Amino acid sequence: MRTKLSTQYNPKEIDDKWYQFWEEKGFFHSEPNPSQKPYTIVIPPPNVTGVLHMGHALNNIIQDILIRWRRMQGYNTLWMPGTDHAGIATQNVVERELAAKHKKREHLGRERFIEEVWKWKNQYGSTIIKQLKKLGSSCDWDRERFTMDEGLSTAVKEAFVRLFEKGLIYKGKYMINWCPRCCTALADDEVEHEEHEGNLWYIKYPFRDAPHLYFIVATTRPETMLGDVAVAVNPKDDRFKDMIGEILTLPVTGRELPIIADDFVDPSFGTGAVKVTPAHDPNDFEIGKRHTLTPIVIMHENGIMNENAGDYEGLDRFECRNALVEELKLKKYIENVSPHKHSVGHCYRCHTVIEPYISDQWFVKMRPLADAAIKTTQEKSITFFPDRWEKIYLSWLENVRDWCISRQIWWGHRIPAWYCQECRATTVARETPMKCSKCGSTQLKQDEDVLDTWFSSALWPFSTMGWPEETPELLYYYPTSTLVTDRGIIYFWVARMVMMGLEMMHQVPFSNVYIHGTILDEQGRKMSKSLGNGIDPLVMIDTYGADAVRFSIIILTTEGQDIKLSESKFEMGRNFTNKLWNAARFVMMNLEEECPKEITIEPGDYQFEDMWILNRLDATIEVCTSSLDQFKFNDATMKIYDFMWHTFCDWYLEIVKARLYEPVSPRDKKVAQTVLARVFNQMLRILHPFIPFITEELWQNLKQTISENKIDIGNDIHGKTIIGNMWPRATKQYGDHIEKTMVVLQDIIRAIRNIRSKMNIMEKQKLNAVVSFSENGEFGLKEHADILRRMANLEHLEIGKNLTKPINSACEVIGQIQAFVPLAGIIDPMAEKERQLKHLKQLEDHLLVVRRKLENQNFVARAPAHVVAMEQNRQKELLDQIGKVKLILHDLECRI
RNA sequence: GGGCGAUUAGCUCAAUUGGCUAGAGCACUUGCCUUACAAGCAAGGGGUCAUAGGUUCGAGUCCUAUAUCGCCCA
Repeated sequence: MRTKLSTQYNPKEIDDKWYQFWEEKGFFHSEPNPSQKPYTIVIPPPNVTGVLHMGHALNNIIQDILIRWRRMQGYNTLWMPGTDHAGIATQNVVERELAAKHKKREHLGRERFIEEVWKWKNQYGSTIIKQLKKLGSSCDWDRERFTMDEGLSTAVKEAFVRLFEKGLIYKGKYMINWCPRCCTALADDEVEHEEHEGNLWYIKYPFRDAPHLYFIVATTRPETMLGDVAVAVNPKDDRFKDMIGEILTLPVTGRELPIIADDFVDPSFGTGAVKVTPAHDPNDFEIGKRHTLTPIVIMHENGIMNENAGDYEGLDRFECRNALVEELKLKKYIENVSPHKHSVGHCYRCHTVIEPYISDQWFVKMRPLADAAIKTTQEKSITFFPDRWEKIYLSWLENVRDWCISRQIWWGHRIPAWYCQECRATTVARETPMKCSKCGSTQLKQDEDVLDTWFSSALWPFSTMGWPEETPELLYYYPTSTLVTDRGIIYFWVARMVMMGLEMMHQVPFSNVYIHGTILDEQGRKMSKSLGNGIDPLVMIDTYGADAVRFSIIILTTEGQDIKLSESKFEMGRNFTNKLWNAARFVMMNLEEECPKEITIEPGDYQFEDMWILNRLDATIEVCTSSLDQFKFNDATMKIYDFMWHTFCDWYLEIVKARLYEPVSPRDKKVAQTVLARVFNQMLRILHPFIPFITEELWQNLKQTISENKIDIGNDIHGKTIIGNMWPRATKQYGDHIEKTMVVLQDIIRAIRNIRSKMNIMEKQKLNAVVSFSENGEFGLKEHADILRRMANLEHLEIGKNLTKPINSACEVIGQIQAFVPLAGIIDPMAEKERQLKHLKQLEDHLLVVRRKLENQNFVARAPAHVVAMEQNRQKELLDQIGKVKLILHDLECRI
């Protein structure tokens, strides 16, 4: 025996070799081809500063499975890769580097700073791309894009101008979410809310004209009182009706505040009276507008109190809170302090507490865009898997507010708007304008701000295909097929792609959205840097191999459920790939074994077990295909796992060894070899999307081995790579009776093995057995005596109808069949009695269940006829078996 | 406060849409280094399907409450 496969499976030796081969040969590359159906996925572009984490791994394994599978099904598949420029995150990274050199971006100036960011991007920006390759991702790398590259920047400008011209983009002063650390505006969904244990301060506001009397207002943010311009009560609140219009004095600063009435005020919160700070609270901003109050801004953009804060000028907002509360306490303005839980917004990039802030920003008018997205979803142009996410996505679209798209940072797409220094008019244009669109002045200054990164991500499904040019790619690949992502960015990204796709392309960007679960640690917590509970996929790949990582992750992926992951889970994948490797070694060794090369096999040469394994293979292909169709990844993997391990290895390989080692004829051996090759080949193919590296390695070996040994499996294996071989089709050509017979044989074998185990008989020791069947239990057993003999390790085997039990034999009742194992001198009567009693108990318990059903008149009358018949039949069988077991027990009693 | 999800073997999860005695993997017990594989082979043990009601001939599955945990939104 010789084989090229090493005795140990060593992924390190094979993974990189094959990835390089695939890339060099261009197997991942796709070109538009109208005669072929496309299947397209655009990658959720990872952040260019990112390093691969388990979430990326899961996300990309799923995409790769879909792409490889569809490619094998004959689709022209394109997996469009790339990264996004992650404005705030990348700028933060580069600023940190500058800070280490005691420099600030302001020292460099905008242009020099942007150059630094590009330098950083060119040096480190491909980290995650390299890592995706380690995972096996079959992206079309020739088409890799970056949201800041030239084409995508053109697309961003085009989209901005079109929306502006349609009146869907406007600029204005509104209350937005402001990050005082990043010094930029954020969109609503870029704010993360967290429950904080804060306080509710009850503060006395004296009446101007009767300072000994006061009003009490409750607030969670006392420092904002410095910007108070009124106190509001609910007009229907009888307690305060008469006081509306009175004037209060603001403690500390002495500003005069009118008491106003507004429906927004909740009479049950605090004292029923609220301070109104239009410049620092979104609700107060609205109240202020309704009552034409002038907002007073009390802090700078960086969260430091400004001149309107009086003595507190120069303090940080939280220092100011503490100091102000101290002063209020001292001057007895605090009536009460109670602990209060409330949710506080944080910047999703740096976790700084968000400040509601009035600011001049650019917005996208969302209502018309969102309505179009809602309509198309309701018309089923987009399907979510699992479908519950559709409701969540729809309700966001229904309630969405206008989208603040300008960011006060430097790294990003600069807003294509120019302000005339003379007439103040705004010119929005695709190309840098030479003169003002209104007065013709050449004194133009471009807006300093850049666009939200998600604005460019929203265009990703078509900007990557060359839009706004009508490229062949755009015409062929758009709309794409499936989007695979995490629930965390349904709003950020999925919804916005749909809106932009409809607006710019008049077609949805994808027809299916698969939302997978989130990877959690063993205790069910999110993996995070700060907790240090992450598992590094690259370390896992290094330890177990990429295929083992892929297989382990995907077998845990059930319909959008979260995945609790620990390192030990990867052993499952490692064991599986190792088992497959060893099965392959066995197959290759035996295909290389001497056999006349000129024998050609006819379908009629197939033996019982050959037809059985081919049937099982077909059933596996069928389930696997339909599971993938429904995105049921764990179903698909479990079925193949079971087939490879517990059907092919445990049974077929063991049975077929007889024909390989001691064939009755050269032809018979050749048949076995051919079937082995056929089944193994197809099994590798259905495994390939899940574990691409090892299947390619084994497939290449198989291909070479069968050609050298003239084993003919027709056109079922061809070409340079497994990637280009078709996904198998199930034909299930052999009848059910084969499978039924095999089940009976397996039961008999297991029964005899059980006797062996319970009687402490070594596996090596051959036994004799008598297998007796009654009326309907024949199953052609005699034809399969060889299988029984081999698999149960029997010397003599007698098979016949109603044979008598040999004396001193252990016995098993298997339906209509009894298996006797004569054990004169070995049998332990007590152990045998115990075995039989246990079996009897099982049978009687089952009979009880069946009887209970059949004695129920309603069941017999109302259940479908076939269900009733099934139970009746079962009752008969059980009674029969119980009778036989009792007889055996009686026999034993006589002897003991 | 509203919405969604989860609760099944010691652990992590399934269960083909209401129909055979609820299945895997890991862990556990017993015996095996059997010439593909000890990362393995063979044989086992282990479940009041969170709780309480209801619908049904029949419920892990459908309905209504409750509890606990998690996520999202306000």
